[in-house]
Amino acid sequence: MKKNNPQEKPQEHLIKDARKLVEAYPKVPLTVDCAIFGFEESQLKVLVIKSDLELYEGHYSLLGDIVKDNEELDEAAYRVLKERTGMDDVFLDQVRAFSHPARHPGGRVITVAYCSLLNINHHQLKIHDNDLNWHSVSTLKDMAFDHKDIVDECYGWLQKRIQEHPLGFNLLPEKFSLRELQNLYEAILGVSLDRRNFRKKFASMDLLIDINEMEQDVPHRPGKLYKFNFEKYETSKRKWIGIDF
Amino acid sequence: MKKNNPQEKPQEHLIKDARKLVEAYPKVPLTVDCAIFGFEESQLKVLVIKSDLELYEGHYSLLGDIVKDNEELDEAAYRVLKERTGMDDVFLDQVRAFSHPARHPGGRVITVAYCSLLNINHHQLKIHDNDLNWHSVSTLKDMAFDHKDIVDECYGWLQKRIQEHPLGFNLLPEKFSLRELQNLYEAILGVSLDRRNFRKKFASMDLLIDINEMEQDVPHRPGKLYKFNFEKYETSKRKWIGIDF
DNA sequence: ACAAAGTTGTGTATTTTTTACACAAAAAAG
DNA sequence: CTTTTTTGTGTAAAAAATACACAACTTTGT
Repeated sequence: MKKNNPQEKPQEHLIKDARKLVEAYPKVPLTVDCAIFGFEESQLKVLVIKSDLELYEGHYSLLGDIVKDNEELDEAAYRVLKERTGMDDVFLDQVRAFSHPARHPGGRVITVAYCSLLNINHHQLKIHDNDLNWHSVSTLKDMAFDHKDIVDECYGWLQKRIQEHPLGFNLLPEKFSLRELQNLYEAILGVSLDRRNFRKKFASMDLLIDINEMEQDVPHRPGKLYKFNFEKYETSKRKWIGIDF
Repeated sequence: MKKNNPQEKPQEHLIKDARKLVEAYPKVPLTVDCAIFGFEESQLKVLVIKSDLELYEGHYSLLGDIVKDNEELDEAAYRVLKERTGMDDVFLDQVRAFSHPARHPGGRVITVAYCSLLNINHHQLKIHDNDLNWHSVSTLKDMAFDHKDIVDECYGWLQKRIQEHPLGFNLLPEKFSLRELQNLYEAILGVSLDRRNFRKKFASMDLLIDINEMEQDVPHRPGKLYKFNFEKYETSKRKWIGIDF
């Protein structure tokens, strides 16, 4: 809250022309890459495409694109997502930037990684365009560029976030059974959880709405279906204070 | 692990010249900005400098710089830190990229925000260069560019991280008392904590080394001094699995 | 020497949360 | 009608979090 006062010596070398300043900055090519996760057959999958670089022939890469002039990073990631999946109402969050100078064989390219979560069955994607397909995360290898690193980072990000935020529901149908929910957590976290304690935990949160419907077409006793109560969650986000490491 | 087999139709339009591809990418100016936090007089502070843009005369900005050709983002942030504080052995972590097209008055500039934590007394910085100084985080306002947003984001990041990782020790002297540690947590989290439970918590973690020294020059009964046992922490990082939101 | 101020160091009882664990009933498939 | 698979449910024990009070120590000022 300092006011300029006459005793302060005026700052020298103040820059008047911001535009000229920025024009002198070095520039780099910038892209976004999306780790788009889906859940199918009790496995976490990620959407990949065959690389179109000869150098990486046969290797998969993530979906990505350059960032356009005057486009926000979030917009660019969203555009990629929409172009490839046709979906627009999808969870998307920035993870981090990757900047190794040799990460792209064509020269310096910085990329910002995004994590996206969607329900595989909600989209009819042009799956066969250019070998676009879902690949199990656990068996991925030999990706183009540093995309394996990016997937690893995004997967770690997801493992952590899913424990603290209700992200997982983005991977499931709107109506789901507790078994499906537990399978999701077990698959993503790579652990097995006690069924009764898992159910008790969600019951105690009181964020699942029992919609009085049952599973259909399952080869065993059907379970109840639930929806996640996003509204209640939004109005009662828990602010937890604790120290634990 | 697919092998090319003769039945697969050969992919068309494979790009041979990656360099040419990248040369055609649009380019943007890229910077890093560091939210460098310190702890002094039981307050969280952040290192700021008077903006050198006339448009922002009198406003503070974070320390930042352009990212050089072939420089990693981490390197660039580290370079900024070292140039301004003379320190090199400092906690630094990427937070996220900011890309609003109008965030810089000189045109489109993307910046990647970093959070750094250091002990204010460990450096003799050229504090008076260009009005470089420590500013209390809680009373910051009217910053240049979107730097207030960046500080807010980094502060939120810090609040969350400090509860799950032993970052706070970077802000304290190597030897510290439990009171100092508690003051730190209270200041950063903005809460008051029960003193006995706080001490019990750290005692149960068994990560503080009692070095059998006492505080000096405090105007009251001196407390014991501790060091944080980074080695033990590294070898026994807790892998917590739980669901809580 | 003494009093005042400020802080240290410590333990227990209560509540809450987490964990471990088993069985009867439902539906589908054959 | 038998087998298979899964659902739905409760309790006891252990662990963690919380609330809370007092005597002793050191410095400072008188």
